Amino acid sequence: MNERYDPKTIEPFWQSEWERADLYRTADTPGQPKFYVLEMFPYPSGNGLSVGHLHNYVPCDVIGRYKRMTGFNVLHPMGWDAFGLPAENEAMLRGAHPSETVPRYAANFKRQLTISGCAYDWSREINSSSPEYYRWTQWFFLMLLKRGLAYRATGSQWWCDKCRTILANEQVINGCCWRHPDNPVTKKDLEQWYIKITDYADRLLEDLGGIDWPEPIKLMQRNWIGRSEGAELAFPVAGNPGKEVRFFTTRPDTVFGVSFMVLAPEHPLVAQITTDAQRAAVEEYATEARRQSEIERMSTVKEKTGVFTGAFAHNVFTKKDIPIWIADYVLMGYGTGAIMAAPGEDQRDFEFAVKYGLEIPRVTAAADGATAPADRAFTEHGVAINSGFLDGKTTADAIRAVCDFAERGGIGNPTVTYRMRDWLISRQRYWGCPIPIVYCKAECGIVPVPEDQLPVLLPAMKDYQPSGTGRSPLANVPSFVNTTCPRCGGPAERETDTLDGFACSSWYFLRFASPHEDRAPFDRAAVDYWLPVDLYVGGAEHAVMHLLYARMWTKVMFDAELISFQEPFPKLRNQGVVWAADGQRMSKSKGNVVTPDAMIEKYGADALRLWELFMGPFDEDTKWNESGVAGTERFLIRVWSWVRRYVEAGCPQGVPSDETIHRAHKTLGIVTEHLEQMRFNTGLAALMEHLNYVTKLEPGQMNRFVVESFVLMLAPMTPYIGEELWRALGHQDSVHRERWPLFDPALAREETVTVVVQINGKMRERLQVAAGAGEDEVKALALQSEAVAKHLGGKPPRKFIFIKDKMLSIVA
RNA sequence: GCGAGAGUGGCGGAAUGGCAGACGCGCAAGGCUCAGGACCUUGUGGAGGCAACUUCGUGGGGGUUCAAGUCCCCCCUCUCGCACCA
Repeated sequence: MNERYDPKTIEPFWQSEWERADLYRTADTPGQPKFYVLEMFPYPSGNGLSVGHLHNYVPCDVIGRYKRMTGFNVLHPMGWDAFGLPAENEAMLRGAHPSETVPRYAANFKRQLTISGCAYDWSREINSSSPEYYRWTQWFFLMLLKRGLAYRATGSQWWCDKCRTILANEQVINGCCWRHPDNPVTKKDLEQWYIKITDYADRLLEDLGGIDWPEPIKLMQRNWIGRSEGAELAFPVAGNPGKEVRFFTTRPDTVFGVSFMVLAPEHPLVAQITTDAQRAAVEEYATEARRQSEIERMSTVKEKTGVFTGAFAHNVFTKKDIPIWIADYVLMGYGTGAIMAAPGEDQRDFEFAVKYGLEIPRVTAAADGATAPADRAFTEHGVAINSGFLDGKTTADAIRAVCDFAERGGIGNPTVTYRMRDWLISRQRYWGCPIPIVYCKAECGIVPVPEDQLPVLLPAMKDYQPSGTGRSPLANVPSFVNTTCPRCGGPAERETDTLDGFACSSWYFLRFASPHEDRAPFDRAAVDYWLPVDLYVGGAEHAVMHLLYARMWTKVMFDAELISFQEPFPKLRNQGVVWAADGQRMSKSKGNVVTPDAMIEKYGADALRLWELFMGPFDEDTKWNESGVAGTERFLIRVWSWVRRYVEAGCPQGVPSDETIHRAHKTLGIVTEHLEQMRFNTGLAALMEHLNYVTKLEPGQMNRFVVESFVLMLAPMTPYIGEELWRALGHQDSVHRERWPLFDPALAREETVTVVVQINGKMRERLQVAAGAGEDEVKALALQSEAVAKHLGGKPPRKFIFIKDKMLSIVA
């Protein structure tokens, strides 16, 4: 055994040993308990991995290795989210082609993960841009289509003029593109493919209750889905028979207070009802509203604007004709794109009414009789007033009464509305999974490509830049576009849009169970064995994108009886963000990126791994500090010389003191518990504390258990030095195939404890007593203490509070 | 604006309502060295004291309790999410 700890020699050595032994290959072994740990698969970037990325991969690797040592068959795979905007945008930026950059960047990621000591089963590596993979993404799209969950529609949708494609609602963040956070999106009309995720809204909402996810993520999904109960009602347009304004409201009880109506500027009814006198003003307003980006529209939130259409609706409850306005605070995409305005009970309607001098009836009073303030709407529930047959009813009762009345009179019915929209899945981009659809020029219309003709291959294309016209670059490849109709054999054209990259990531976690299956997306038995994912780890930024889509696809697969579970990720954790030392996000342009390569070169992978674990709680943000790596390296140097002393002494089976055995077991208990809870920083602190103790011992005061349990505990965190020390201790087999040390709770138990004596709430004395000592015994000891006597100052104790093994509190 | 999370030494961070600051970084002193970003020992929240010790101290202000970083109320700051959702 070398005198010096030298990661530069042991790390490459063990890396090649592991590869030679194929140590990390995972086999399906039915009957053995399994553990599937998965990180959200990354898109391979040319910037490579930073030490920030490892803050996710290293802890998951530790968990995988630890679980393996505790008897689980562990699946810990890695793959590449290679199709889609991030990969393609980066290739464009570098003037390269994604088909060339993706494999190159992926190989670099793989290299970095490998030297970092991560134990992936690379025989299961997948790449979502490979035909063997995207063939099945296409297969899933056809399944959705078959089940009525994919449809084509024209609509006004978010457009990023830098990505030159339409985006889904989930991919618009603060009014900007998710890939270009400074670029406001605008609206564009295109015919697009949608996935009916709204059909699954209720199940996506309900099943959140049964999964172990961070609460903020669940909340974001709940808010995103945005379930609202209410009623859809209709008022006829006055003097325009057959026309009506349909609207959604959560407060049907306020119908008697409806003094005007508002349509979204894009509402189709606007053109039909606007009077000639108002037409010019209405069209000008609608044009302006369309022109504005989401950001501009948001910046005018304070001031509501609108224009009168000149038309009136008939409020069937008050029997009054009320004016119909248009305003951009009413959104075409929500409900029916029209509202009844009850300014007395809705603050937005109130502000609008004040601005334009519209009537503000008051139809709800506070339940306790208090008068509502006159300068704003009364938005709370209460009791109906000035409301005909509703007078005196509570809000809840009045809602029911109006719904009943509406249903009987054919005016409308109770309904539920969601904020979530269907998932727009078409992208006018090259680097994505081709949509397996053909448009027949004769009579067949939209025709799915038959399954046995999959995959529809993405054609090689040198000049793949998006055009910005709203058509995919694939439209410029005649050999791709022109085809024959699979149904009638006549001339046909292929769909030229590609699928959103999030389609690929909506099922990849299943592919890892049987990555080479070529007759189906996955082997049923393998999926039944491995899935669902036992621990899923990734950033919080995917809360309402990937995590929502993947849950929906899983439920569809369940409904199609392809799988037997409804939630893909029963346990999810979000790793914290590692900020650069300057407090900013690590980025190449800021020049503050720290790479694992540099840290490994300087301190070794094991020291880097330890610092990733030790720098703070796994799920909290922290700042990078390189001197911490020097600290964990120092720790490993101390471990090295401690074990070396024992080995040089011939690994004696010495006679450890009771204290030493007790501490070894206590540490084992803490480390085990903290690894289970993913509290790596505190688990490691316990190990450091233990090292501070054992380094003071002579070899003869130790035995194999004391030394080997330490090495075994360390091994999942620092696989290289773990392996080297294990070998030095005389073992031939890999430490990573060993069993976790056996914990004896009896030996971990404390025999003496410190009981603190407080007088009037202040700590005055510490007493060493046998664990479990009773109140009388401790009280007697305390009263003998000089310090206690001094602080009592002769006053008689009035009260004692005794907490066993902890404290005695005296009130004097 | 609404919702969620957070605020503890010079720094990262520990603390089932029960000794605040574990563990580590940094710093200081000493040792060992030809030398060292090596290693070993000791110290390290503020104020007071040679010292044992005393006292103050977990963003600010109140409260509950024998006991509050932890629970309750009000306020401030930061981060994230949603952003007129009828």
